[in-house]
Amino acid sequence: MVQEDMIIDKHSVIPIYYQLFKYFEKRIRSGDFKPGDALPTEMEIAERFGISRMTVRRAIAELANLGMVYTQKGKGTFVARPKLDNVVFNLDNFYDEVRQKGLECRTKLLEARIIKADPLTAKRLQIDVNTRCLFFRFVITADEEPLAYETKYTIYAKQKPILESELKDSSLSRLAAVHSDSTPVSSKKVLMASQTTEEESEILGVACNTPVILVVQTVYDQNKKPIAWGKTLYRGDRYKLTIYDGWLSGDE
Amino acid sequence: MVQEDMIIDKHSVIPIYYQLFKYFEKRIRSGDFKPGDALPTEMEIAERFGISRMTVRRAIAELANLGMVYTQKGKGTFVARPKLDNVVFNLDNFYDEVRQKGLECRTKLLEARIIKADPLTAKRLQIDVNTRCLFFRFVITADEEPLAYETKYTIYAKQKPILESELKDSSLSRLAAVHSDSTPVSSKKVLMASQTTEEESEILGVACNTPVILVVQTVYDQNKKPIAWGKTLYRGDRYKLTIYDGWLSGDE
DNA sequence: CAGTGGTCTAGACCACGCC
DNA sequence: GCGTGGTCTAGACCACTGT
Repeated sequence: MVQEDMIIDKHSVIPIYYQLFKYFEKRIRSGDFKPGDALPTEMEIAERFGISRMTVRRAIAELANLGMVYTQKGKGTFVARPKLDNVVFNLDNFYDEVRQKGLECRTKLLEARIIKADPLTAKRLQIDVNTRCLFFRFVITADEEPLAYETKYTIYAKQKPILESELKDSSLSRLAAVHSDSTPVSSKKVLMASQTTEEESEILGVACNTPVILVVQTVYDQNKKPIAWGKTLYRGDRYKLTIYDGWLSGDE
Repeated sequence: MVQEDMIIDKHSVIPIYYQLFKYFEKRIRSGDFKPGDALPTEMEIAERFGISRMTVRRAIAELANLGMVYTQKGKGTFVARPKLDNVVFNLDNFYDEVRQKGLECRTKLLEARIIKADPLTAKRLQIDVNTRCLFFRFVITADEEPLAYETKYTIYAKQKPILESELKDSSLSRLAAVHSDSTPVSSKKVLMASQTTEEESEILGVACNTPVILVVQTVYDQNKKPIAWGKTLYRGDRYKLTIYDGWLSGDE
């Protein structure tokens, strides 16, 4: 147990709680502690390493955040079984993923103008038909090959001109922030499987009825009033959502 | 400012840090603090409410976890701008979503048997072709209507018989845990847009080439060795992934 | 009852940002 | 140098679990 004391360097620039967290993380990953096993009690750890119990608790909190352990009041701290089925898919890595493949990813504006709300947009944004809105169409390309097609609608409260400079890599929430009175605070996205229409096929350069991932996003202000909506079509043959889950190592 | 002291009930069963957290959450949501604004300093809050600085920090940590504030060493704590574009899609709510619509959701086993690894499975599980594996096919139905079709493969290390009882709502990681030597600790899922084959159309009761969401999952043990894989087809006309993002209220 | 984790305190020192 | 958040301590009391 004297060995164990050597694990922690109290005078390191690395926080003690972090060293302790990494120490237990390693021991759990290596199988020294198996799912269901109890960790030593907080007092035991604190005494063994000669540190404060609050510091131990901080380390355990980190482990619990990763889902590697769970605590039970009055009982102890136990190693969790990795849950691999609560899985989330990430969309924010779109550009990163594309770039990681060494491709040049560009957002090209096809169209930006003022329109009168069509029935669908009116319904989505809870406004009257024919209310003035802003309408945008983008194509996202990687090495000149179309990857995704986006159409976006925002309410047009500020009567502010559309600046070219604001259209580079413009996300829906940013468009909404610029042209509406209120601040976007929440958003809803719905992901569906779909197929291209004729028009979409042409823009994406694929055959008609090609499978696509369709994402419809609505952006809301603090009063839950919709202030923008848009849809994005991702070419099913070129784009996938990948996601890793479980006890992932943070250091590799 | 005497009013503010009344916000915190030190003798409540509700922890002080939690009361304080909710207090600031409310004030940020209501717009008393706007994105970019600085919160009072930790010492200021502690003195104002007559509580310890550590307790204040705990409350701020909760806010930071929600992404509502961020801290800067040496500067202060600031209200964040909601990021609505880093969006994740959730698959674990599948059953819940279906049930919330008042439908009865069932997993029906179509087939469970020992097979010899085909080339694809051999590659996916990094084993030799013809190695003995377990093969499962499920259909998930809501009110008797097929919603999803699953095929799953796991390595067959334990030579353990397949128990009917283990096949109720059996996730891939659980199947892997039961029939392999090692514990599943991580998993990879890939989501794609696809179309049904003839066989799949029949099982799902849809026309050929219907759009579907295709999810391929691989389960790994602690040595990153794959121990199971499977694919799930979700009917595109019946299933969507919905996800909310931003500053979500926890209490409504 | 003793032991556990959950909360809280009133200090302390540090590294950092700014003036 | 001063104020900030980040870390850490050595206590304390509580609610809960098991016996």
